[in-house]
Amino acid sequence: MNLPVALNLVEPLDRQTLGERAYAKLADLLISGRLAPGEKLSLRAAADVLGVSIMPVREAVSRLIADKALEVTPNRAVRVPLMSAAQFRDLTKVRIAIEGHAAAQAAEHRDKGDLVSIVSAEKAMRAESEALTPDLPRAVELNKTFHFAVYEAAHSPILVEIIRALWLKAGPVINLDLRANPERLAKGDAIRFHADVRKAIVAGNAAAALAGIEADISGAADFILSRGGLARAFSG
Amino acid sequence: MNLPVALNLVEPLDRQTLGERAYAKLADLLISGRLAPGEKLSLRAAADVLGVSIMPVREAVSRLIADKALEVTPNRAVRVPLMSAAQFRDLTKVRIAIEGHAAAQAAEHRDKGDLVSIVSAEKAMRAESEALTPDLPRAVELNKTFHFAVYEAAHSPILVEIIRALWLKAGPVINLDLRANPERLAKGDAIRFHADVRKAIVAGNAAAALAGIEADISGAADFILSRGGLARAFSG
DNA sequence: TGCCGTGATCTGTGATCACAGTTAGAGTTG
DNA sequence: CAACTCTAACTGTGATCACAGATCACGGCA
Repeated sequence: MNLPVALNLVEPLDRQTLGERAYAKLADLLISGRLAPGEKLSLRAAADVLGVSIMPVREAVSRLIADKALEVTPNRAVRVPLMSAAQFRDLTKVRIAIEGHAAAQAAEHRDKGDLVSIVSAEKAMRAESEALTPDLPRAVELNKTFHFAVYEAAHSPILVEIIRALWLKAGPVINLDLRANPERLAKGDAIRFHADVRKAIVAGNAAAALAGIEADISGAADFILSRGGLARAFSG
Repeated sequence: MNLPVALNLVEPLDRQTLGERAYAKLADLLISGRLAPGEKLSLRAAADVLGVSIMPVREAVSRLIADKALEVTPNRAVRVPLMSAAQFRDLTKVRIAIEGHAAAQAAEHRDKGDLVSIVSAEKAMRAESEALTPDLPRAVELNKTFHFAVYEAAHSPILVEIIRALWLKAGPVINLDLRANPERLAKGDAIRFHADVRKAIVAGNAAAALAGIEADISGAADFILSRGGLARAFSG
């Protein structure tokens, strides 16, 4: 191996397959709630929009189906799963258990870099949601950024991956609702809980971090359930 | 809808796609440790063995890659991921947190049917591992049956699905090792912890159930780590 | 007017082909 | 005899074609 030293600097360019890019695109649509529960998704139509053949879309969709972020109906149609209130409650319970655990771990294992990204993410989201005319899609994105800044601080790649899969399921329900009803954002519950979580993690208080995440998740879930938006899930 | 009553008895025949069957087959190979870490897997070869074209295999493999139960190397080869000791420790910690939580939930929410399947699964595994010449593949299968009988008793489909994904990652490491070193099975640690878990769940004691699962998982993990079988993971 | 067959058009699934990149081994050269 | 080169056989990825089944609207029968 006799190479010019300059070549040691080049990093292998990331050859992302089209399938991966299609997956990232669709996953983003789901997590941010731009694909509503019950909405159908045609492979060929999606391939058309993305400007590729249906092969990469097939791979992406089959992965999302494996994650249960999409489902194929008995009639061979791919759609965003409809969620009953019971299923949503189960999902919420699991999210509280796992994301709460991750927040507690974060409080114990965070390093200086974690604190920087958590603090700045919390500040960015508060600024956006207290603005006169909040940009909802941006607020949704910043909410995600804050939460994952926390979870990353647990330093457990496997845990983060599991939570990402949970958000894939919860995103269509929660963020679609947030888009339709921005009043909860204005009410500022989430902002308050986020501040609690930030303080707890800075202080290294695992129990408080867990409690803050639990309050944030169950607050949003109660809001959704109280609106009864899931009832119509049965009709489809 | 005026149908002959006899037609009310027919249940919709389950049209499993070839891709699903291929996935189930490969997942079973992984979970039972018959595919060793580092082992390569050719799409065409697998398709040949399964007697189908590569398309169903592609779908199955892409799902397993999404689960991180398989990985594709930079050189475009699919293989069972090698796991460093640090990764294995992370996986073990997450398994203890989540499977322990599931066991605690099981102790609180189990119904009569759950108790029946848990007790019989525990009995079956004890019988097999105390036999004069234990059938290792069968013991591995019975171990899985017992654990999932417990987790199912939590009545949380989402939780069970997450644990299944964790087993997909842990299977190749743990069960491959068990096949190579049956002495741990003979030692009877697992059997003892299983009995603890069974008693705790029957008694509705969540804390004890959690402790039993934790002991079972960390016992097996310590055994693997002590053997240093993961060190060579770096060489590949 | 109400119902049922029917065909065009959509769906996902599977097979096959094409391609670029990698690997391994045979053959050659020093 | 060792090392290098080149080729042939592989790898996964993507596109295209073929097909069975589902949907829906149109038209004819009762």
